[in-house]
Amino acid sequence: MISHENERIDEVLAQLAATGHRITGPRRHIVTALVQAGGHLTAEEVTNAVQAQDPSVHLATVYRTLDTLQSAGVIVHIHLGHGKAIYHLADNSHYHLYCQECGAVREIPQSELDTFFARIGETYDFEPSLGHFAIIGTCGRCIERRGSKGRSSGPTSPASIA
Amino acid sequence: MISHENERIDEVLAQLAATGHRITGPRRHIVTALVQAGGHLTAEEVTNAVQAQDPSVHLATVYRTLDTLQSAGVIVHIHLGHGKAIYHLADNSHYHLYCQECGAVREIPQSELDTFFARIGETYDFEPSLGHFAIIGTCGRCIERRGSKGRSSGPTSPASIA
DNA sequence: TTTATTGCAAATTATTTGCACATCA
DNA sequence: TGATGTGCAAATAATTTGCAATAAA
Repeated sequence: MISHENERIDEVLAQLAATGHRITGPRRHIVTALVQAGGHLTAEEVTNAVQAQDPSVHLATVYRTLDTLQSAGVIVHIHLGHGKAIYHLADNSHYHLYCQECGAVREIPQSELDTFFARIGETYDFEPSLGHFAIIGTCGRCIERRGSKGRSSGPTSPASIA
Repeated sequence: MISHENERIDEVLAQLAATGHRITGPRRHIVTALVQAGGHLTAEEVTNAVQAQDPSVHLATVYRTLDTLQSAGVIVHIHLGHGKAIYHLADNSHYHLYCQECGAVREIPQSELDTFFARIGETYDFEPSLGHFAIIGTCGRCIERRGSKGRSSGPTSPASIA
């Protein structure tokens, strides 16, 4: 456990309290898991991390807390393809490139897309919030692999995430 | 039933046959529904249209046929937000703007995004296929409405789709 | 005829909910 | 203490699958 992580955990819990919610054991563990992961976790992954500390915490509680943390504005969730959602802290805003073949997730800075979205917004009178959904596609590694061998179907084991 | 629709239906069925699949009653109805809709349908909407002609066709058959049509390359499905997927013919390629407040779906031409995606591809060695997912956001109408009244939560009845 | 396709029911996956009990402010 | 939060089991929602019966080629 690194000291600035502790600070971050306390900050998040403080924000929770500030929005009128209670600080409970399960919530403390969930926030800790999120901060320590320093990245994306599915609800199930959060639950696994939390249950390593306290096995009695239920998946349903994790979903409810994740929801609460979202309304408090401290976390955000995004969708990778057809499957599960992933959650991360709301700071460090970025978009996601999701490879549907190997499951790798790569972050790209918002600035990369902002000009583009601004244009969509003007042209179509629409305010995109793509941050909420990953950009689906195929990563370079898989395009190469596809070139040599046959086409694969679903995402296999995520190639070490770039 | 318009004559060029019949042609299109036959074309699609021919493509199905060409890819080694059988032409069956349910498949004929499903393709007809897709062509006549001339746009996006959920699996459930397809089923409703089909069952108006033949009530014995099962939702599971619709899903399976939709799958088959996809591997034959004649249709495509995309995801609007958290919920159901929608299906449309593979010609007429376009992206989708989905308003998460009112549920409206608007199409935008691929060209609008292609330069942008090309850049992502170069910069990150990634081949996006965003066509497969809608761009989520809020349409102008809902932004306005939000300005006056309070914020709404989920999509209500889709405002007449532009 | 014989393999692909269908209908139906039951299974899955990710997530949500009702409810009685526990717990934080 | 009294509202908020939790565990558990059961409910949803969208989609998929096993299997025996049917129907295309």
